[in-house]
Amino acid sequence: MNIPIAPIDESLPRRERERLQHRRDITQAAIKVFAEKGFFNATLDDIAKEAEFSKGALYNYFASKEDMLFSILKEHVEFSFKYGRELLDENIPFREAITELFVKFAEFSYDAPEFFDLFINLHNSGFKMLSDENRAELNGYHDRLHEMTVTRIEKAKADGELCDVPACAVEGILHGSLDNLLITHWDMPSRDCISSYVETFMNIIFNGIANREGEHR
Amino acid sequence: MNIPIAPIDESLPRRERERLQHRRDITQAAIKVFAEKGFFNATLDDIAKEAEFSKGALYNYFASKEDMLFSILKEHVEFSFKYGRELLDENIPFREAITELFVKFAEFSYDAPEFFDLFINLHNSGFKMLSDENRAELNGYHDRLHEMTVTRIEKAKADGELCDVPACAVEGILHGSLDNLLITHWDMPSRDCISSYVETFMNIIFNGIANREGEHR
Amino acid sequence: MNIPIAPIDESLPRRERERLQHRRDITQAAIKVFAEKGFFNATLDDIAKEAEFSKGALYNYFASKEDMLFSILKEHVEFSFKYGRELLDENIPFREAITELFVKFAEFSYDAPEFFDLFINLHNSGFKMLSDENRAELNGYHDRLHEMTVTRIEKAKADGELCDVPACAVEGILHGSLDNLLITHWDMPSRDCISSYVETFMNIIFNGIANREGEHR
Amino acid sequence: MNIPIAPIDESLPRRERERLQHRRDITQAAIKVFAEKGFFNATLDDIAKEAEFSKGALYNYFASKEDMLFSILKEHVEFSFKYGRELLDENIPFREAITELFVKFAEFSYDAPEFFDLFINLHNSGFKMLSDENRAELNGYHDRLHEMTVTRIEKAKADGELCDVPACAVEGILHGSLDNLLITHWDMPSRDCISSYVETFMNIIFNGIANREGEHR
DNA sequence: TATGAATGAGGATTCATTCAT
DNA sequence: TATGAATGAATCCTCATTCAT
Repeated sequence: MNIPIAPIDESLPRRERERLQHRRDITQAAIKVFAEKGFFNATLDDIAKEAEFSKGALYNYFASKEDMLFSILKEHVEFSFKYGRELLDENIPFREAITELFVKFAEFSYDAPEFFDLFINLHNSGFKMLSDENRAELNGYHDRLHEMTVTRIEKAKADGELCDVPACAVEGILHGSLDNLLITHWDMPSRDCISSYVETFMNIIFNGIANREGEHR
Repeated sequence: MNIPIAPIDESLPRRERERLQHRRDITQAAIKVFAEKGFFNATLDDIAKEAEFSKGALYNYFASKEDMLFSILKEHVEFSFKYGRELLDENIPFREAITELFVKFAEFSYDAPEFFDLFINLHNSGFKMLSDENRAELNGYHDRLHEMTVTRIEKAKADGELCDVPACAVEGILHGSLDNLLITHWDMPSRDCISSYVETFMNIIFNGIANREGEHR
Repeated sequence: MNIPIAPIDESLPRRERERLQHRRDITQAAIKVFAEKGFFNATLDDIAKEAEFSKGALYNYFASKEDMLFSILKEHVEFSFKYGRELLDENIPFREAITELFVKFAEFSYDAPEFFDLFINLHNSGFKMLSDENRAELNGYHDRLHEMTVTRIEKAKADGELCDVPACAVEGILHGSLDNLLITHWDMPSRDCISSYVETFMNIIFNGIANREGEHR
Repeated sequence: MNIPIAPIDESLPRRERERLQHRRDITQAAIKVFAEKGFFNATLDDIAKEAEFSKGALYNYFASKEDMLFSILKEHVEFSFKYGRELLDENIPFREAITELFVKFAEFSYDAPEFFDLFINLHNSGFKMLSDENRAELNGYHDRLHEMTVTRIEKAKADGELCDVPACAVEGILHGSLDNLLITHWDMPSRDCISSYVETFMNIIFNGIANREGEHR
């Protein structure tokens, strides 16, 4: 799962708990199938098979194929947005904030690579399979996060933490690099490398990659 | 068009020339429709309408819907690959090479933003709509370019142009940032800004974004 | 309810009485929903909701959706048939008999307009949603009533009550007019008008609508 | 066909003529199947089979199953409305007008009994299978015809052609009887009887069915 | 008996592809 | 080669019915 899974509340009545569990099972299956085949190539038969439910049962949990995808995306986007906002709001240096953000998301994506492939791909494609309303909702979160990030970068410049660089370019580099990291994991040999790879990335971004010691031949 | 269009050879017989022109018209229409609606949402009816041909006529130029997309993608990929290889092979500093590459692609994408949206999206999604064979062919180009880039980075390190940074991380940053640039254009006010924005980017990457002058408060 | 409801026998054991009451509740809900949406558009979910039972519970009282409709129709048809036969058999003038019949059914339909809409519609459509067996049963009642009516008209002619008119045409006029009355209520302002409207109708049928007094200009 | 079929204009281009003919063929098939099975029980497979086209081909002529039915109904309603209005507007006695109307529609329905069964049934059922918009359109025609008829009856009363009877009751009797005639044909032995049956009907309506000669025993 | 989730057959609709003209 | 109608496989979705609890 993309997001750390909260255990199902044991105090709920059995029916309720089962229902939640089944919904999760279907969600898992849908993520897997969507990631493997893409939204359009994935059929409800595929998902039903993967989830080990009948096709009709899916409709007890989701209103439509689109709703299934939207529910998955929304849960992730909401979580990411909230997480991102909290990090950016905290009173810590910008570098620390984005370091933690990179590490955390890299870990998530390491654990659920299919999901992130799916998500970034869908995001790039402009969520063309969603209804106008649903698309707008997801894009709304994203746009706000973009703005918040740019604002935070400006603040870091004002604080003297960053030199005078265009905020939107910095945002683009960070955003693009993060997407790339989440998709490719930069050929990391193991999950344990995440911190050090992110640290390397931060060094590059903050110190540059030019060789300052000797002269370029 | 994404790629500078070669004029149609005037020395060809009329029939031949017309055929080529029609094929181009259809290609243009297909790019437009695919970009607007996405591959799966686009119908051949849409494309035929846009191209001002009948649906059946499309099959005189392309074997299938997939083939239409593949032709478009392949032309672009071949061009990009060749262009990228030549740049990387030239005996110029790494920074110069990728600067030119960024500028050139940024210009292309500025002129044909829909196409790049489409292309990057399809690439991220793993070309799931293509046949295994076609997908492999496109990915082959991409993989070779990736390798060549990593090799070039290693060379730049050996040359003393770059400090000791992991090549694949550098490649990821460059690749991710380029994708982001091609999609968002970093809110550039005009096409003329491309060079200066790319220069800014290079400064960041090569010198870092840390404020070295004063102290961070 | 379309038909005057017999109170549930209080001497039955509680279980039995409850069961009967539940069945009635469901019947009422089904009539309402079928009338509103039509048989095919009505879902068992709709009916269950209206009846405030679970969907599964309906199957403790009816074998199927069709059975639900059939039970409703049959009860009505049996009652109507019996009522009609008694009226026609009684040794009273034809006019009196059909006057009472019109009044009674007009009153029923005034009290349960939805039901009569439903019933007449289903009848016209030939009960296409019923099984062959069930359809035959309902149509059997109807056909017998038709025959009895024609026979009664012949008798009225023989008795000198009616002039020499084709019985089946008379039956058609009466039948068609009754259906129309039951559906439209002829824009009656209130239920109290039923008797006088029916009397008017009888005057028309028995005396014609031609102006005999003066001359038609 | 319900309505006298206009021959297809021979001066049209072949493609055009074929298209019109095919549309008619499909319409005929649809009427037949809808009449036999009812709208909901009829499947597009049935219609396609009856029309000897593939299922998909139907969609080249009609936007949906509903549209197919609506087109059929609308053509009929428009024709009937126009026809009815012209008759009612003509400066002829009321009796003559409705006599012709009864004869004409009886002839139509004799030639296309299935269609009239279907139509009257659907009308009674309130066109519940149509969209709100389509339903409103059809009901609009019907309501206007109703009003026009009532107005014409009032005029006939004012003219001294009719005695003082409530117009809406007269309308109800005529309407109901016509519906009944169109469905049952009053057991007529042959099409040739239509005129005389209708004449009988008019005698009944205009002169009543009471035996005025002798006394009722 | 009541519940409500699970089932799966059935049907409308879409659309890439074919084909007669 | 251009046209546009015909094809039919593919797929989403509905909903009556069943069933475990």
